[in-house]
Amino acid sequence: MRTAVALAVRDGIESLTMRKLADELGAGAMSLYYYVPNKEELLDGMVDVVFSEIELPPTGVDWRTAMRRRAVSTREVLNRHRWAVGLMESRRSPGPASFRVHNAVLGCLREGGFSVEMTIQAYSVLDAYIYGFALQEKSVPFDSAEEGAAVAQEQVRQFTEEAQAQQSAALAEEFPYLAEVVAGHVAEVGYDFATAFEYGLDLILDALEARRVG
Amino acid sequence: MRTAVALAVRDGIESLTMRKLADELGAGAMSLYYYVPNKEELLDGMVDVVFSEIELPPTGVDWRTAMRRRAVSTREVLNRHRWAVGLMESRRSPGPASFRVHNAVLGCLREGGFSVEMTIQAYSVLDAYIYGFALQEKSVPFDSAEEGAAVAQEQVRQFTEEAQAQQSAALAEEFPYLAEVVAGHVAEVGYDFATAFEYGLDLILDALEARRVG
DNA sequence: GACAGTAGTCGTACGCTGTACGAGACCGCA
DNA sequence: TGCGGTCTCGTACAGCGTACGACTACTGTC
Repeated sequence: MRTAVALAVRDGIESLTMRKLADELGAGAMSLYYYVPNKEELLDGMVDVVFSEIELPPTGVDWRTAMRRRAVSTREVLNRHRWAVGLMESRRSPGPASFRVHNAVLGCLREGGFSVEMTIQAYSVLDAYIYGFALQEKSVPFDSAEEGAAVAQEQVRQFTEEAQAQQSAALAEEFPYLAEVVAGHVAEVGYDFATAFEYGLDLILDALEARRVG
Repeated sequence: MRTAVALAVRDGIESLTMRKLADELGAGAMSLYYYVPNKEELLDGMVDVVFSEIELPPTGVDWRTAMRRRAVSTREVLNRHRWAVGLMESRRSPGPASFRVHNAVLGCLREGGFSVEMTIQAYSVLDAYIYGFALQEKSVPFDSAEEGAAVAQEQVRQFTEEAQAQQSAALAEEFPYLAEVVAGHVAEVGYDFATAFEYGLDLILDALEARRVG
């Protein structure tokens, strides 16, 4: 299981095959099937490994900081295991680590003074945001803000090139707002995912706090 | 392209193969490669078809209702094309429909009085939420609230069965909060995705409005 | 009428995938 | 000595994306 996760991190999930995993373990491909009925369940297990790395919301602090910690931790883990985004939420049969996280989060909210209905809502909003953010982050091919600026410039250049090739209007004319943001801002000052994530997170946490009672 | 989307809707994306698509079109498999260099670009094209179904934020109304309309429309489209969730945000080269949507959304926010920085933030939060919500929704195997209640009950039953089988503590003891929510609430009153989505959406829109200036 | 070029189709084949099947190896216990 | 687990794995098969090259049908030019 751990070896499978390591391989997914190294080479990406799409190139993780039963044969490669077996090779890595110094075994024949079919030997794996003694421990796992099929590849789907292998993925289930890998996802649960990822869940087990998520820091549970700490007890003894107010719900807001506890949820913040857990959210930030989840983003970090999802970032470390980009292959897992998309598999996490869509897996059929959740494992024990998944149950543990879900239970702890719900408990944190309930103890924090949320009603059952509000707990469900808060949980839904937060997780949607966290996983959605990870989803965006996964696809973008840079890690630091400076790198981001470079990539943005490249992408703009590439697009304008295409646009000129097919005689259509230039990027800036057809999509002025996109140009403003991508060429004007991101290419200038860059984009920092961690900061952006926490800004949105705090925005949501504030809104939840305001709705906590009543 | 349209046929490919139709097939994905009907049979799921994972069983869409070049041969099946060709059959459906009454052609040989290799004929497809005259129009598309490889399957990746086929998927790119399909994703752009999905983008083209998203309603652009209407002009002439305030930014909040415009963004709300577009968000609800996006959820609907993503729900109609569950196969596309996970592909949408992670595609490398975006198509024209994608550019159009992005530009319109950014424009709506800029015209609505957001600074460039705030526009980027608002865009990030909203899209993360929308796609994250769709991601959750995709995996859950029911459509109506009543059906949801039934599924929840079944899942609880299945889990307690497992728990008993391995002599461990019962669900309610080990994961009390989870039990409260799943067995207690969802199994009773059900869960309506559309309502939950709009609740979270309004929560975020309110928070954005509060931060629009300043 | 003859020919070259282009657009479009597709049969065959190759390397890869997940995995069904069944043969074996090793073990403690009778 | 033999039996029944636990565990390993060689072989084989269907299905995947797609490289290659042969084929037809059409269009424009001399």
